[in-house]
Amino acid sequence: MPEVETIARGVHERLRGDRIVEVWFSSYSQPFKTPPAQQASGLEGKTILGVRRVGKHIVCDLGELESDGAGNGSRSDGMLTAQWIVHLGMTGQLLVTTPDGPVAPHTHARLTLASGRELRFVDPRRFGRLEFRELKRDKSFTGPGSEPLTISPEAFADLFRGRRLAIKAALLNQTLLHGVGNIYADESLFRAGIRPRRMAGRLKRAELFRLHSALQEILNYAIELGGSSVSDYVDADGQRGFFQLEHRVYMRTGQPCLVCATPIRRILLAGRGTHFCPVCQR
DNA sequence: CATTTCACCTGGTGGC
DNA sequence: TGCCACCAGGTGAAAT
Repeated sequence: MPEVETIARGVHERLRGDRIVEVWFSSYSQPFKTPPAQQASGLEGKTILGVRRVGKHIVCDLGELESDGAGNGSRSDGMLTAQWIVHLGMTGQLLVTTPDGPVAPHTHARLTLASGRELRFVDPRRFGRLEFRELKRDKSFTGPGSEPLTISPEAFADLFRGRRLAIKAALLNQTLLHGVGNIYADESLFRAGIRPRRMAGRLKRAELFRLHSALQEILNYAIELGGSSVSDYVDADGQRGFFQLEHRVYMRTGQPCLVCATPIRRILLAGRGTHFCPVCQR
């Protein structure tokens, strides 16, 4: 999520007010939640009113530009009529480039803009998804769950009441909280001193409050550092993040715990690699 | 229903 | 060098 937030902010700063002139899509079907022809006809001619993160999704708010040319020099806000929703999956990138720049392998979308630049979607594993919503027909995108950065401690604790699954699995469930991924689930559980396998519904309220604040602190700090660059993550400018330097358990299997020097353990939980300190986390 | 497992993909790494 | 197993920021359909 810090990676998605960083990218959304970058694209917003660069492309707000720009207009989509022409659209190209690859011939693969997986990246398209809405058929590519429908996305293309919907996107072309629209103005980008703003770009923001909702959960792990990037929402581009689109509208028609009413001011034509000369008159009112500043961009009118325009009316919101459609949304382009980007999910980056594991390896997706959204890049703002010049049109002549080399096209990376696995480029699945190229949006030519009135400013002359391009917005490109690159995704080797094709786990990402592109969706187009016409707001006359579809409802505005709100995401599947609660926002981890703004949820109150009480509402956070209530999410887990009665749940008979591991706390880590619950943190990753996007219909409860949207935006928490594998890195930040492991890191927040470490900082809250909670074992990932503990049953969510059996955690004490004090433990859940600790987890709530650990999670918010970590997400905010990671956003400040531009996210974690594990392998190929880069922001809209192609820049890497730095939160990977702050990881205390994630991908540190066998290395000494930074608090107690016990080797970090790795287990499989909910199908995901899970890292924890057997001493610091109970 | 809630919860778990697995398929969907490419690419990098490390063992033999 | 090659071949193979395994692993990776995620999710949704199918199975339990």
